[in-house]
Order: sequence, then structure tokens, then C-alpha cells
Amino acid sequence: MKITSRFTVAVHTLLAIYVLGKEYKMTSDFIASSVNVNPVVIRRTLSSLKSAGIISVKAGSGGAMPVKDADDVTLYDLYTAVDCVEGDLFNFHENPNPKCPVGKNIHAVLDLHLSAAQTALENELKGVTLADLMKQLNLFM
Amino acid sequence: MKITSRFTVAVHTLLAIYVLGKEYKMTSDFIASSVNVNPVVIRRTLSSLKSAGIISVKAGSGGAMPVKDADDVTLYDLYTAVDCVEGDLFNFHENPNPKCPVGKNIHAVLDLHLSAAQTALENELKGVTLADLMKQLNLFM
DNA sequence: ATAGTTGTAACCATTTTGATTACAACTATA
DNA sequence: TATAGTTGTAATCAAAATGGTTACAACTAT
Repeated sequence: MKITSRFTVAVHTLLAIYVLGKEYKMTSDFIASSVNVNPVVIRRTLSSLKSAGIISVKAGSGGAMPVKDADDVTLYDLYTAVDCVEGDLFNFHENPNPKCPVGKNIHAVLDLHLSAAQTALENELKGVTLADLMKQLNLFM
Repeated sequence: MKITSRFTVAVHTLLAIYVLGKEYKMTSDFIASSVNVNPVVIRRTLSSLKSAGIISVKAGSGGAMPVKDADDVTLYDLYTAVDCVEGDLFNFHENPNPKCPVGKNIHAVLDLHLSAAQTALENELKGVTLADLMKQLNLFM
């Protein structure tokens, strides 16, 4: 199974807010038309990003604005903000048989390797900041 | 979303076959009682592992046996054998708006970072062989 | 011939996802 | 202060993936 598109939607949303926010009022409708999803999906994303302390959103009059410095926001922050993965990335079959030597020890044998893989993924995400993405984006604009 | 338990089931299944295969006939029922899932789930797993050339299964009389050397089977091989992830690990929202500077370039900005993260995960899995797991398992048995 | 298996199709319930509708609450401003 | 434009959130919905389960034809060792 793939990791939910909430993640890339969140990245796209944030980039829009940080890059276009000075020029336009960043409403959920505006962002939705850039990402090309339903505005409610964006509002949910904004809600998560707000909870994570990354942006602020004006209720009523509307518009999202940066709170955190772009250097202080990593892809990993977004990945956790939108709950891509809760806890372990790898699902484990429940209740392996403790009467079998393999079933009894499968966790002891496997768990560390699985977390190492998950950590490798997450560390990679921690190494990329929103500021990095903005720099790259500016090369194209 | 998490990565399907087919993966850990496959690891468990293979360990059972490689470690207990000399002592017992490894039928889907036997393995199922160690993993603690339905035997049909194990048969599906065996089918994938057979297609990957890792084991052989005797139709009729029953029983799975190693084909590949345990040193030549990595966690990554199992991960691909059971189709944990087809292609990209990260789902991407489709059709970002090409009229928006962000929507137009979001792939150019993000794709490499996402594949880097996926590769980091997969490389970690490539670094662990079935033989490694068997050694660890023997310490506990 | 028979008993025990495998291989596979079929169907189900559950969960997750993202789309969508609906509407109360809020706020700038005319 | 009335209004228009938003946000926040609940409620539904359809689609897809997952794993469980039943069923049964095909196979094989004895």
C-alpha cells in the first residue's frame, strides 16, 4: 500500500502558502485549485498544519499564513503532521504462535530491521526543508 | 497507511521453511498455525515466494522447500515478492494545476526527494538476508 | 482408491481514502 | 449592522485494499 497523498498535498499546500502568500490571499478554494482537489480536503490539511504550529489560518475572513520559518520545517514534519503513518510503517501479523520457535521469536528477530528501514526513510525526509524546496521552486519560476 | 502484513507473513513463512523444513513437512496448515493466519493466506504467500524462485512447493503431496540459498535472499526480495508497494511508495495527488507555478513544478521539486526516501528504505531491506535472520533466530532457540 | 494437499476462484466484512454536501460559526467591510 | 465570503467540521458516499473464509478441482504418495 502506498503512503496517503495527504502528504504531497500538504507539501504542495505549504509551498503555495509560503511562495504565493504575499501576493494572494491563500484560501482553501485558491489552494484547492492549484492542488486540484476538493476544498474540504485542503481545509483538513490546513487544520493539520495549524495543529502542528506550521501555519495560522484566519477563520471567517479567510487565508492561511506561515508561522514557522521555512528552514525549520522538514518533510518529516509534514509527514507526521498529516498522519501518513501512525507508529510502525510495517504491519505485523498479530499473535504469532508462541509455541513455535519461529512464532515465539519472530519479533525479536525482525523488529529492529523493520524500524531501521523506517528510520532510514524518515531520516531522509528530515533532511529536506521547506526552504530547500522553495529554492528549487524558484529556479523554475 | 501501513505496509501490508503480507511482508512479515512472508518473512515468518520463509524462516519457518528454512529453519524447520528439515524436521517437519511444511504444509500451509503447519505454517498457518505458526503465523496464526488462515491457511489460504499462507498458500497465497507460498505462491508469491514460488514465483520469485525462492522456494518450491509440492502440489498434491504437500510441503514447501528452500530453493535459493539463504544468503541470496534479502528482505527486499520478499518485499517485492509479495507486492508490498507497486512502483512509488508515496501517493501523489493527480493533476496538479499546470497554470499555477507551484502546481506546474511540484513534481520537479518533490519527486527526487520522495524516491530518495523510498530508496533509503529499500536499501535498508536489501542489507538484511534471510541467513542473517536465521543466525539471530538460532540464538534464541 | 484414498487421504491429504495445493492452487485458485469467489465472496465478505473491515478499513482507509478522498470526494462531496451541508451548515453553523466567524469576520471584514460596505 | 447586514452581508458576503470564509473556515471548521460532521456526515455520507464510493472505491480500493486487505485479510478471512468457504469451496472445490487437481494432484500425489501410499
